[in-house]
Amino acid sequence: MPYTLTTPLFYVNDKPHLGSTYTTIACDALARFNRYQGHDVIFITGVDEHGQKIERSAEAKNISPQQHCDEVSQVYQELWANWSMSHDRFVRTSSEIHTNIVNSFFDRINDSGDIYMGRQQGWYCIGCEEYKDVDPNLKEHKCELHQKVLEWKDEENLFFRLSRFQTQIESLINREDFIFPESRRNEIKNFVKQGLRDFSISRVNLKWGIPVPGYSEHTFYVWFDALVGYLTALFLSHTSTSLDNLGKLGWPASVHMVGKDILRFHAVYWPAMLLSAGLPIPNKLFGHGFLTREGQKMGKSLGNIIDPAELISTYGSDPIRWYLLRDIKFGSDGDFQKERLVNIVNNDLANIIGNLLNRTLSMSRKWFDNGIPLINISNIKSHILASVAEESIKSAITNYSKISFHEAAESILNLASASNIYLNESQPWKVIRTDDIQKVSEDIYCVLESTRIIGILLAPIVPELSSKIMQQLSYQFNNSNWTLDLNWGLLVPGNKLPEPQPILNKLD
RNA sequence: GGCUCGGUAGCUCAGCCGGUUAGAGCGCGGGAUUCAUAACCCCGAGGUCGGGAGUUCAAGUCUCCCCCGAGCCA
Repeated sequence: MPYTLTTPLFYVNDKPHLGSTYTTIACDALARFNRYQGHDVIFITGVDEHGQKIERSAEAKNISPQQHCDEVSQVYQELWANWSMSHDRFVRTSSEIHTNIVNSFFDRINDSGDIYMGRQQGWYCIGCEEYKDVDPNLKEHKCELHQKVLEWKDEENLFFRLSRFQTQIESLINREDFIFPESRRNEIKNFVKQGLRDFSISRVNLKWGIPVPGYSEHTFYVWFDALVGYLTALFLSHTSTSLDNLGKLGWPASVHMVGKDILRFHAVYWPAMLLSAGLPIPNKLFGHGFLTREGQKMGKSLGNIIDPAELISTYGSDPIRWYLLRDIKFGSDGDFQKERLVNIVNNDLANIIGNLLNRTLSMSRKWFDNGIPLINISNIKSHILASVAEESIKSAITNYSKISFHEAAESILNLASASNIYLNESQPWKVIRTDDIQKVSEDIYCVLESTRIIGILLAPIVPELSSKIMQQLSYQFNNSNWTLDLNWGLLVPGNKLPEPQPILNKLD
């Protein structure tokens, strides 16, 4: 049974921002963790490319919508590569296969009798791609979020009979294991309690969309086709396009990771659509928080947007990954602070972990013929650090499973800290002068072992740093499943060690 | 307006069903040490736990009111 994990399909209206990068970093860490746990992971990301907003963006640039999408999609793919994202699929909703899947999906819900023609009128925000309730006393209506004047629309739309799924959706969102974090569940409950209304799934007079079969003037509403993109992703690199095969291809998703702003689409609309289509519902939804910058909301109008491309060239991928996942509780909002980023990265990665590796390698090489001390493995099985390591492993794995990266990071840091303390207390640099070589050998070996464990546990969050640690320890990390690597005492006594290099230069 | 969630050391936050001198990390100050990326290790600073009232032998921890911030209400 594959573990299917998705990021949202990002809207290519504009180039990627830090928010989409944040989501994808988290998914990447989760994907890596699950692979190491031995699961068959399908990590899906991609882009959402239809809708009026994109049509207008392209118009403004005087290029075709397709060309606009091609360009921005390209930027996404390059950026994800630079961030070491390990996605298995990158789906584009302007692709031909997606059109096919959307059509078959539509056929299914149409066959279920959940589609009807209706009339929709109201004030529409192109930014949100949504109709808004407005205060009838006002003359001009603006979208609170986008601060744009709403447009009056009065058109014939196809509707999806969402109201029919009231009971089913209610019981779904009442489940304790569906919406995470729990704090967001209430919001959704509240929303559903007010009664679900049918919603329109088509637009007229919008060219940049997938044509609705049988309704020549209509194209699919962008949210409708975007959600189906998760299914399309599973058909990439397969010849079949029959929805009947979804079960074999990795559906339902284990986790949809989304920003808290679009949780509702995923918790209510999407499950109802799937129910209607007779397809299984995803197992879990995780709505993470937003990032602010130095206490302020990030936005174009404030001019304080952080460009992820710039960020990576200044600090590198692993430092940012570490900072975001280690310092901000995933699920809560967090504040991006440059000074804190520098402090956290230097302290955790360079000082505590990097220096631990460095000092231990140096001692080991100096006193043990440029290699790992020659010890008898059976003698170090009950070393104090072995039990500390065991605790850290247990805790890190539990927390990774809970999608609690900051706690997983803390567990790892604990082992590093304990190892540093152990060195300071046992003072091998003094003992070595007293001839108790065996004690020093075993201590150094065990600290090296701890460092190896740290490097492995770090791999989901900071993959590059992790492999640097492995290299310096001359350890071949079994990337397909880390269960075996996490046993105590796997470094080979007597193996040569390369000259230590800082795994991370400090930031400033 | 209705509802939800927050307001705890300079900063970011832990504090479960109420119970000894309110905790952690970072930053800061001091000390110790030399294996190490001026790193590691140890110690400290004394925050009326947003404000007020109440319940209780006892309240960041429960109740009510108020102030501030964030969010949801298609």
